[in-house]
Amino acid sequence: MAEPSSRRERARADTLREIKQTARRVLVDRGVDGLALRAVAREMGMTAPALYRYFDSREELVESVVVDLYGELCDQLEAVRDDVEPATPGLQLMEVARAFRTWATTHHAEFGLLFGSAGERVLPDDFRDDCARPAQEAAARFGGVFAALVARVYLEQGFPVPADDELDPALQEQLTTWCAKLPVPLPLGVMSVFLSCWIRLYGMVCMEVFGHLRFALDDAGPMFEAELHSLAEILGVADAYRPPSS
Amino acid sequence: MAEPSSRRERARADTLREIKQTARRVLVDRGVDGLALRAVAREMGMTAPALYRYFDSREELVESVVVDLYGELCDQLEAVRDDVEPATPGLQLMEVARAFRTWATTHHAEFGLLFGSAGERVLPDDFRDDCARPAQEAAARFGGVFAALVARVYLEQGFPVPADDELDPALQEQLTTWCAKLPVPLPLGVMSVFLSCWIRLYGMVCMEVFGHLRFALDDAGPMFEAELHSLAEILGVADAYRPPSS
DNA sequence: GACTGGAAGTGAACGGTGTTAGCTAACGGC
DNA sequence: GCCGTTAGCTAACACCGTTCACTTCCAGTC
Repeated sequence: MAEPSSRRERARADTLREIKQTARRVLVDRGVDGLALRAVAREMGMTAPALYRYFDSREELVESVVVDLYGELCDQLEAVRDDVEPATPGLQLMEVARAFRTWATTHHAEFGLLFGSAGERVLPDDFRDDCARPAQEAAARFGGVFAALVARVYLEQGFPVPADDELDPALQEQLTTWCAKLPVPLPLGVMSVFLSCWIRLYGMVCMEVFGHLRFALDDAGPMFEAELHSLAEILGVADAYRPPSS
Repeated sequence: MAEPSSRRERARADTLREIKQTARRVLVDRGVDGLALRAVAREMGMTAPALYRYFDSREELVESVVVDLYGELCDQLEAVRDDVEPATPGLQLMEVARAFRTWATTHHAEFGLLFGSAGERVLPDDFRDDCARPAQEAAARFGGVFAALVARVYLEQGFPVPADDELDPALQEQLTTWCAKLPVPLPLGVMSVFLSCWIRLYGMVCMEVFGHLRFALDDAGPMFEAELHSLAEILGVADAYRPPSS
């Protein structure tokens, strides 16, 4: 963006980067609520009030970490997607879903921050207007990776979707306004199927990471694969399902 | 249990009840991380250290609140279940699922505590052995309400399930050890279908409450109903699906 | 080159937190 | 009536987020 930065501006940018990087490290090895301003400052040889030159509050620092994490996660998923051979959307979807689970299970604290109830301090007044805040934007990009793949599966080979008038009118309306934001026009039914799939994937990973499946399973891997297979069938790409590569 | 309690024991039990009750009130109107020992103590005219006569740590108090909440939620769901007329498991399942969503959306803080990432302080060493801690037990009862209904649907009228040998061997094994704990022997496939349904229900409610559906829907109600309908079809009780009563 | 304005960083402080230690006062069983 | 147990208190420690006043140092200007 603004490349012709002065010495001072470069130093500031560096510090900002270091803060976020340190915050991530603290998050990882001290947990979500060990992510304290003072801890971050201490870790990098500063004092806590100094951080207020860079963030208005702890909340804001955390949010910026969230944004960064979404970014990294998306980069990683897109890289996985682009490495799949052959590059059919069905295969890509399977691998991206697996990569998401792998990231979630190997980044417990980060996953909790992005997808759990933590960091969901809902001040309703601030929230209604603030729907376009950066974290929501980053989350939208993330959802878009999956949505785009499902859309491509539909466009390239199709799968059964409910007709518009089979959907509840209220749902029709909401899906319509959502579809209007998409670059490519799609039947409402495609979005309802996508949402349903996304809910299953999210639910599965969330339950595993938060330990809500331990009452039944001690290793959620096989169940995840079963769900994945089932999703492949729903999307008409069952033939693209292959046992996990590793 | 132990009814012949002395005066002192009764007083103690009363205080304990009051603490948990107050903690719940604080949780509701101050949020998950406003649930502070000192706040609870203040609210009931005590000092924080006094609470240590009743709980070893804040963690333990929170866990006991979690257990209570699971208890209340289960009571409520069971009451809903037993009020359904006619008392067919299909209809009951639909209404219990709706009641669960209603509870979740009207008890944001409590839901976050029970089903989110909060309160998931995972000290792996403590955890492995401690799988039978009370919170896990309470969660199991909760899952049991749904599992029992699905089992009854299967036993009374059946629904399509995968054969044992269609399941991944690792999954077979885990489901086998789980099934062994059930009072009634059931095919493994039933449990895999139950888990899949439970994941969808959990995922749907979780995403709604934590705001992860706002990127697409501003009212998750219709989508919830669509999912519910889909679950009814999977369980062969689509004829039991009725539009929401209210 | 001296001057000046602004930015970065500091230490002290306020009010909050969980938790521990030591004290007091009341209660229950002998 | 004594005496151990118990519930509650105060004081203290170490941590937290946040604010304020202060220094220090750098960039740009006369």
